[in-house]
Amino acid sequence: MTTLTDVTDGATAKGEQTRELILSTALRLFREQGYGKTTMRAIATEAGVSVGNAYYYYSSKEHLMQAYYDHLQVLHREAVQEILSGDKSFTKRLTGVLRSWLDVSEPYHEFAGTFFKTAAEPKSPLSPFSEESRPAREASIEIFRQVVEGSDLKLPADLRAELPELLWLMQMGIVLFWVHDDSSGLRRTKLLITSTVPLVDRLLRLTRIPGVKGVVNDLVGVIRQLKGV
Amino acid sequence: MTTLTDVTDGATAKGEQTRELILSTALRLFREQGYGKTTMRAIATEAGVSVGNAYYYYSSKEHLMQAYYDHLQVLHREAVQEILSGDKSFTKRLTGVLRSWLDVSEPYHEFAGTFFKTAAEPKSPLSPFSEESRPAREASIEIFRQVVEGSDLKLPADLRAELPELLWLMQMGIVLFWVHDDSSGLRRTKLLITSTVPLVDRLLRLTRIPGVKGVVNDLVGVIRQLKGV
DNA sequence: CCTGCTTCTTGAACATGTTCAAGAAGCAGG
DNA sequence: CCTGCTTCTTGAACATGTTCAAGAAGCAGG
Repeated sequence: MTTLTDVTDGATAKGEQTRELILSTALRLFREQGYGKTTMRAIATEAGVSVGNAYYYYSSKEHLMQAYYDHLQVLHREAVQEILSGDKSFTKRLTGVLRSWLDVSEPYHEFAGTFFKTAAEPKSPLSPFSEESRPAREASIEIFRQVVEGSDLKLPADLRAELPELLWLMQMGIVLFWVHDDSSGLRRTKLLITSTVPLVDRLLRLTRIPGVKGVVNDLVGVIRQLKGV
Repeated sequence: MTTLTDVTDGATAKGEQTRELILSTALRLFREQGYGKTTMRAIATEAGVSVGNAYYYYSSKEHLMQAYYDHLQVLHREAVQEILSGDKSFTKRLTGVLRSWLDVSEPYHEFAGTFFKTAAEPKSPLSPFSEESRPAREASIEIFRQVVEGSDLKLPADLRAELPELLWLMQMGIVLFWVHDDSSGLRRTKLLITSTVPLVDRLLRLTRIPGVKGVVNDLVGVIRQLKGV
């Protein structure tokens, strides 16, 4: 897959065009009729190529979804720039980033369930924890790093260093909630964000209290240990 | 499915026998070769029935997994009785319950990934949050209620009321970690449990500190609100 | 033991993701 | 413009979950 993305060697301009065509057709059909109801045959027919050809570029139906996920990442990163260069308030920055993820992903809400499904399998390259999705994951964590760094938040250095990753985990939790949320206008997920973010902010500021500090230090220790082992 | 479980009307003794035969054969094959590599044809052949017959009792391959999940729940509940009637220490009770879940599930570790996969899809009846798995979920939460109630933990009443559900969520998190854990002897998951439980205990005891109390109250409020909306 | 109704069982047929051998198209070196 | 190599494309064939019409087996009421 990676070599095919290198435009320099191998891939023809024509080839790249076919690849794009297949992907955009697939994404459109996913959006229109959902992942489950979109067959590989339908994608191929609609794109005017053969099934085998689709498999030449994307080694499975899931990989077409992987591509969608990457697509979303890019959109999110763009959508978030304005917020990150604006306010200094930690809660506003975090809320903004989480909300804009929601906005970007909204058109895909229904079929995101299926994405999550395949993503949850550990061996799957689509898993958010897998080696293959490392780039996307790190790009995501990078956003949260910016959230923290550009903010007015005062924190002990070691907690501050782990925080972006923890916020990314928090987002994973919100995504999980979102996937299951069928309230109108995603009311419940929005409520989750608006009520959780200030709490996180307050919890983080609690770390100044001596009694709390010890526990937080240990927590950071546990995280580091688990990452190391 | 529910009606078929009612032995009173409908189902024959013979029928029940076939049902059991299919399930036990399926579970054995899942364990021996994993979920993905076990075909419905193989299950049917091995059990000495036709494919169609397997579908008469279990409406999909996933439902065979659902049955496995129920099976695990029962085992866990049994395994946990001794611990719950013994020690009063909260950390010991919680550690014991989590560890015994690990023991019970160990033989299924490899194929549990696939279970998680199908379970993560929101519409799936296998989802831990679905209506269909409510009985299993509540049975699980009930275990954590016993963990809390029989323990020496002193907590504000409202937090204490929400705690079993929160501990269940914590277990879901551990399960997610476990599914991705390929360290030898599940070293990492065990480490996660032994290091997280005391932290949880300390965090909970922190709720006596005035500054912390307010945040916790709000947290409980958020949880209640989300459950209600 | 007949009759009619329910429960159970069968295996072929279907749907759909995936593979593969064959060849077409593109292109660089001569 | 040939030759040989790489890239691309095809569609039939395969694997496997699932459905379905047909009928067999069981059983209660007469």
